[in-house]
Amino acid sequence: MSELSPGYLPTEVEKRWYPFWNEKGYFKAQTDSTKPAYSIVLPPPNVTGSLHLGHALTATVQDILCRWKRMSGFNVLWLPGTDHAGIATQMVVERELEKEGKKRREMGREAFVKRVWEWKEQYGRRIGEQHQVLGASLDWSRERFTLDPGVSKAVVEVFVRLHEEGLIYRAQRLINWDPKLQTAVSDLEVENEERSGTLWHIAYAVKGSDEKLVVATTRPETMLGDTAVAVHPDDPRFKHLIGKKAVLPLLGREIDIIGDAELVSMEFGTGAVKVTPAHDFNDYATGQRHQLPMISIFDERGHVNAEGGKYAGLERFVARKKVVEDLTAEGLLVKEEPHKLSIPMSQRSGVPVEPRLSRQWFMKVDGMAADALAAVESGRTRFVPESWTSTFRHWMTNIQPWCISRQLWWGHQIPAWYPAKDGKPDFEATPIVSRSKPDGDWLQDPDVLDTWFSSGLWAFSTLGWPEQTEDLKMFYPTSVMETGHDIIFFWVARMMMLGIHFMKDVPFRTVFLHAMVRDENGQKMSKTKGNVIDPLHVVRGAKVDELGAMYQKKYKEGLPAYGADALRFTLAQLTQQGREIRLAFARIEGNKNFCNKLWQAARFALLRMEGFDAGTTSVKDRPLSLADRWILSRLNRTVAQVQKALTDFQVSEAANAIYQFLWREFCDWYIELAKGPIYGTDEQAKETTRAVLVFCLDQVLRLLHPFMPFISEELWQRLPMTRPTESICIADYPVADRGLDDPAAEAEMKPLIEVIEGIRAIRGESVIPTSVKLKAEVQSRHSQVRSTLEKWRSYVMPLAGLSSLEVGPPGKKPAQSAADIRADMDVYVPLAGVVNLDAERDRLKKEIARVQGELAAVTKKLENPNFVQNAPAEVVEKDKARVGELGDRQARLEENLERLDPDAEVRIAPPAAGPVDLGKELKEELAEVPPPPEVDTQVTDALEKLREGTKEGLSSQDHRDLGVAYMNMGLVDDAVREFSAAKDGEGEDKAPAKKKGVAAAKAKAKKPAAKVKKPAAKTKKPAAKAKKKAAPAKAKKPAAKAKKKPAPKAKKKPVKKGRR
RNA sequence: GGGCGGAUAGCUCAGCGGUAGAGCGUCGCCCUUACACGGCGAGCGUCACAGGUUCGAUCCCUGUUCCGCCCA
Repeated sequence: MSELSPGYLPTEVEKRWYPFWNEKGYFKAQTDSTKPAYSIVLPPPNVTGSLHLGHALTATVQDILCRWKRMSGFNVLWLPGTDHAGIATQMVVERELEKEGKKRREMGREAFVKRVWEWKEQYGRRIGEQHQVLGASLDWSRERFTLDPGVSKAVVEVFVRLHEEGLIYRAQRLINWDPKLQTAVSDLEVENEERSGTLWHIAYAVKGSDEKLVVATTRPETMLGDTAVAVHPDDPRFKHLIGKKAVLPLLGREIDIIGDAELVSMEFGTGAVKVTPAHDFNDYATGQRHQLPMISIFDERGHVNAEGGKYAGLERFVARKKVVEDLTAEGLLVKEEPHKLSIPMSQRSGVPVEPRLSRQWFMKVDGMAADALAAVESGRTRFVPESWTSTFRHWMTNIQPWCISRQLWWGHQIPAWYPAKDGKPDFEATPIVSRSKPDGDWLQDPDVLDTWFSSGLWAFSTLGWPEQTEDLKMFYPTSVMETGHDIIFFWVARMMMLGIHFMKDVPFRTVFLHAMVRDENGQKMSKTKGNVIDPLHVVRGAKVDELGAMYQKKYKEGLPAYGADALRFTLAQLTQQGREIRLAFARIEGNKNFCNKLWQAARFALLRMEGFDAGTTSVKDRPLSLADRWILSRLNRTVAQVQKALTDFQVSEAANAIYQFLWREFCDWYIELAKGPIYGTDEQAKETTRAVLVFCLDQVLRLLHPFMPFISEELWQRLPMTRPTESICIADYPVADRGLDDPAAEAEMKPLIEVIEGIRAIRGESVIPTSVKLKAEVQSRHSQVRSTLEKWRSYVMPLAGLSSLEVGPPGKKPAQSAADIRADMDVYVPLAGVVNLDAERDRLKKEIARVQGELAAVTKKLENPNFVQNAPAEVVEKDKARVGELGDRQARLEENLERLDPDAEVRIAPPAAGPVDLGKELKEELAEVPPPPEVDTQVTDALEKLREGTKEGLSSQDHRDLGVAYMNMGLVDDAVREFSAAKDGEGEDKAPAKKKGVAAAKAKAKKPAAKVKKPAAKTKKPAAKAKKKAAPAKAKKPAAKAKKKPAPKAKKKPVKKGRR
């Protein structure tokens, strides 16, 4: 296999693996397996659509579960399929036909359906290809389509049986009618939209009286179909009118005045309500209560029919205008006021739904709903997150008969036959419901079933039902239903009902509902908003003009190829968010970077594996170093975490655990520590380190595989080890191994990490470049800590950037040093001149404040007798120990702060020169004020000393000061040499007394700086900028001067490295 | 009107009885031989508000406000 490319290239990596996996048949479920079964059916996307990010999320989450289970020894079936999506598909094809100037009705049913099939063949494959790009490990050999013969057979079977059981029936009811698509739709396909409208007050004459009854309505045109006026039976204003007749304006028809407490609210409007039973659901119920006539006034297109008298033929909204005009003309319009109302809109066509009396097929679902609910209540099916249970319960207890017939051509035609009359079906006759056409002259119901009818059978129809297939036996009930919460009623509830009814068992053990994917502003993704994201664009990149309109401005360069792995990982991480997932490209980019990090880590390891093969020797049998034991323990912890998270459907937590381990522990610490042995000469240590690197990578790649299938396979294939399987897909998923848990190693690593972090913090605060090696001294009263540090100084020195490390018990504090005070140790960095003492003081003060705050809180708690009495003993003990620890720490911090008192410190503080040692305020001041002339004193002092030194030999302190001077000239190598020379010659007293003169000068330089602080702060930005330019110029001058003499001398002295 | 979510760092979100975390962004330094798609460091929060329970509340309870969704 070729070498890893220097950078991670998702497109290169991803293109190779899917075909390999697929050809090997890894995703194919077995029917003769003894492994436990695990099955998921993919929610079938619309066959003529294309995947959006919601689908990508579904595919990702399910793939994670399936790959995880497959690697964990399950016989996994993840079954793909597509849905015929009746209305949606029919609309799309009709629109296409329109472009050719053709109309569905003119073509005829047969030709049209043929055309839709052609369309399906043309576009149906797209869904599958997209899933493959995402890496979905679906069993393509079992792919289904809702109009397949097998699935269709199940549909007919269910319809016939439910009809036999009296649960499916045909009836004339008020239903939701879409006048644009001219079909019935179900309650669920209607969305109520809040709109501003008008409330019209219309006067109805009371027959045989001068009285007028004023009704209020938002739909005046429906008065044409009024068959009553209702008032509240207790309303003193109107109750005397009950039983009388009203005269319908415009049409002159006489209608009843009725009393109805349910329909009428005395407070609303005028207190009188017109009743139009054929065009309003509340009025329909009222009509039934009072046996009112029901007059339909609209045809299937929503135009007024003959019942509307002179308004016949007008479209409903045109009719409204005309009615209002006429009422106005007749003086019957009493009032017109703005009114907020909710309008039922057809989800599909977007036009207001018209309630319409119509003969349709219905399914009685209350019994099935009760069973489904019972299954959830008893825990046979469980919702994740659990909160959906109550939503489900609410729906199931308020469920209405389901209108299942649609006046469409694309779908499962209803298996009901009517007697033919003159070659036409007689719809008035009672139909025969049958699995096949009855003998004789019968014509099939032209209507088709709601698409969700066939989807509702998906969990078992796809497994071969009504045949008792092996698949059905093995994989029903399915393990998990994973889908968006928006279709909990449409789909999940119906599958539950039908599954239980026909299979006598729930269709799935767990319903895992995910949030809706929104754009980065929380907006719903829609074509009209132009914020739809095509997953393929994310994976493969896109040119700017391919993007949705909303993104074109922001992403002028288009999108880079982020890769499927990065997209999947991002989606996995976002699953934890409430009911909405905001997907920002920045997040995906971050995960692409994570892929690169993994890539680089693998590259580091693999480039240093020449001639190495991990073979089958267990890492546990190798002579492990502390770092080895530590990373293996951390890895093992991560494995346990991931396993637990996945078991609990905490997909995002699992992803984050891997992320943290790989980046923050493996890369940040282990690889850095591994460099010692890897670049060293100890062959056994090298061998062990290589083995541990390979082991960790092997395990982490396996952990990661369900989330990032491509990159994990690519890298896994290259590991120098004996692979148990030919693909990571079927390798064992890691399980926690107690033998790798190593609390001792973790405890031992702790002080090492603390020391390194402490020194790094000092370095960062004082802005000392990494190239400058520091000396450090650690004092600890714990011999354990001391011996650990001594033993593993090879870890600390390179990672902290040290030239030397001294470890000892608490004792004399090194002079002129920065300190990092920890619970178990004090870390000193005694490099006067390098460390910025101003910053150091700030740091200590901040830390003291923090410690004091915590100490105060804990002390207060302990002073409370109730706490000591009532809180668990261990909590109290912990706090008591904490007080001691914090007090001690505070004292040590304060001590250090004192030692850094400005007056003491100025004795050794370098002059205000050079970029590395300026106090903040001083920097700001210098940006505005020209550098003081005495900047060179240090250099001249140092040179002076050098001259003396050539006669008498340099003292340790001299070397040190010289080092400081070099440092400030930017001559790092020279400085390092001097510091180590100082170190070598240590032991003599370095009382700073003789330097009093310099100190006095320095004190002057410092003081004014403090005064300027305030004004400088105001102009912080410009000052900071100016500093960058000014500082090097200042630093260069003395450096250039100084170089003449000391530089040649430096060459003569051999450069001494640190002790090791 | 009923129900369900949510309100935690500049942003997006974890945490859910012992005074808070991540990613991204910000700031400073650094091209240290896996990685600038990077390293090191820093800063950042009256955990919406008001009560209550508790020794102790970001976490539990009640109410309020605001935001979102679902059902009428």
